[in-house]
Amino acid sequence: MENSAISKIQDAITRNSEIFESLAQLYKLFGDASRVKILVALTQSEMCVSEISEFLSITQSAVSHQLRILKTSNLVKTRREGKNIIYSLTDNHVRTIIDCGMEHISE
Amino acid sequence: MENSAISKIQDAITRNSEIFESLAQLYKLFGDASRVKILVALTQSEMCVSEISEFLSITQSAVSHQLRILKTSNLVKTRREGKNIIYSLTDNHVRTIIDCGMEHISE
DNA sequence: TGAACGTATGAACAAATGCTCATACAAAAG
DNA sequence: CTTTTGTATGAGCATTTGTTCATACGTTCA
Repeated sequence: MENSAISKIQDAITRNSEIFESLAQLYKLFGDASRVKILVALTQSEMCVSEISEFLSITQSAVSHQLRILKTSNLVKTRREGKNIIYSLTDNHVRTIIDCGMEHISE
Repeated sequence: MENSAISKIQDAITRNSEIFESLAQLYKLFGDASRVKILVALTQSEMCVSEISEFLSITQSAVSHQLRILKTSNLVKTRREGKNIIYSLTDNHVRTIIDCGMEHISE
């Protein structure tokens, strides 16, 4: 058997299984058009919910649901400003990840 | 109204809607633990189907189904070698994207 | 205090997803 | 040829996902 190289890879993946589950979980957040658009928008400027639902063709409710997912996953954070809740990115990772994907898209 | 900056962002996102749909579609591929593990494995070495199903705790059939998705999306390519079909990454983008996500995971 | 506005939340539902099972296909070995 | 081995494929199913609708919550303004 000369497949020892492969079985080492298999072992490494099995051992670090949880890491890859997290990785998949992270990418799943970027795996929806609405959420990607929200995140891209937030790379340009912080925004409140109603501003976001203006350019997505979904209801304010749907936007709120998505924002909650993004907030739970710590990709965005909020602050209140009067009646509005302002959403913004928690850090620059989002920007980096999006750029990374964009490079693949543009062949 | 001083929201002209925001409405420019909104416009840009609406105009490039299809791009972000593609982007989401790409990330969706990384949004499943089985597929991520497959892709990570393939960053280390090309492999045949049975080798992959060894370390994933899913059936050979499930692996084949996932590989077909990855192949249709041009993330992996195949070649035949006797009875085996050898899968490998089509290019280095996969590696880059995974690395990018890993950086986020490790805070 | 009460009405209005912006946002959040739960229920319900349709669509998408990932798996298994059974089976078909293709190359190799006998 | 027949059998075996490795892989692909379609059907069926349970789970997850993203949305809408109805409604509740919290802040502001009259």
